[in-house]
Amino acid sequence: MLSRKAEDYLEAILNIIDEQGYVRVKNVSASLNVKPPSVVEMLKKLDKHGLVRYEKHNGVKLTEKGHEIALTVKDKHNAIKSFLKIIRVPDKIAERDACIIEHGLDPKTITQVKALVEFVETSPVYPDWLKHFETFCETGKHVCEKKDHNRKN
Amino acid sequence: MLSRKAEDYLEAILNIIDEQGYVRVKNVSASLNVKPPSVVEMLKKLDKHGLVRYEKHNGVKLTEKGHEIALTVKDKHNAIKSFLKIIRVPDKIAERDACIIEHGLDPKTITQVKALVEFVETSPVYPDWLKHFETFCETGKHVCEKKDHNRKN
DNA sequence: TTCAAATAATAGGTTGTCCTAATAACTGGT
DNA sequence: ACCAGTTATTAGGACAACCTATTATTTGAA
Repeated sequence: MLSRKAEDYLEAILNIIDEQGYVRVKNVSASLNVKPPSVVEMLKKLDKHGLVRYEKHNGVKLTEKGHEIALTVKDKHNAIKSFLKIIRVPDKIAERDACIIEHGLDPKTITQVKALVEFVETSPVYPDWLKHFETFCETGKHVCEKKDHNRKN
Repeated sequence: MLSRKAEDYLEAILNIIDEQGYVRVKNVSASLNVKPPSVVEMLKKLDKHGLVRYEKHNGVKLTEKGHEIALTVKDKHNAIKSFLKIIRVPDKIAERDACIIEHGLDPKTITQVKALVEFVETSPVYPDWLKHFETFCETGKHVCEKKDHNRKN
């Protein structure tokens, strides 16, 4: 099995490739807040596991397998971040915490978080319950004890 | 700062105390799926940090500070687990994944997750949107594109 | 084309958490 | 009061991920 750290590196590599087309050790280093030697060490390990193709001084590429894993992790990341934003976690915090959460969860959990996100995002109108949730966050009170005038979802 | 592992141990100790009134090394060992020597090692460390009072062969107690931390972690755990169950993650998985998520998150995130849980749990009726979410999980379709007959929340 | 600055790689160490094997301390039933 | 079985502790190591200091390589500007 792959460690969370290894997943972090793969995800970072994918993001860097998407941004600038190639990867340098220092980019990964900056992106993950570790020193270059740590990056080199991990690249060797990932290479050994067939997840990247690493040649000294010459660049890093994701293998098919590595790319797939990186995508999976990124996908989880996005799902979690979306969810956090739905429940009004501020953007910056959502980004950071998604990184923390994204590893190791059961696929079923991810599925359900994603379902909730999709449920909200594909809703034909802005869901009442979210408005109500916002009010609840501010006032601690439910909008409606009984009555419900302006429903849409 | 306290490591996630240290938090895990504190939480486990708290739970064991709550269950049986005292703690033995083997209980912690079983609870966290580690071998006894690992437990002893961590107990020494926690003692050094003033989070437990540990006397060889004689038992472990949480200090005030340790107790407080353990409660905080447990509280997060419960919040996350409740949330996961709301979005219909099966119980066992929710329990396991809550352990994974509970460390390191921003307090704001925890606050919001808890707010959502409370929002649902204190709702005067079983929320429509949750019914709709369940339907959505099963069918991929929103209950209502426009109409909404049986609203309650 | 050369060399200084930038970047990458290696060597060697630290820390945290876990392990197995061996030893010690407790405890209850005779 | 003893000792066999259970539980706890110590000793000693493994391993992953990180670090600093050092060395090597690459590259762009003079």
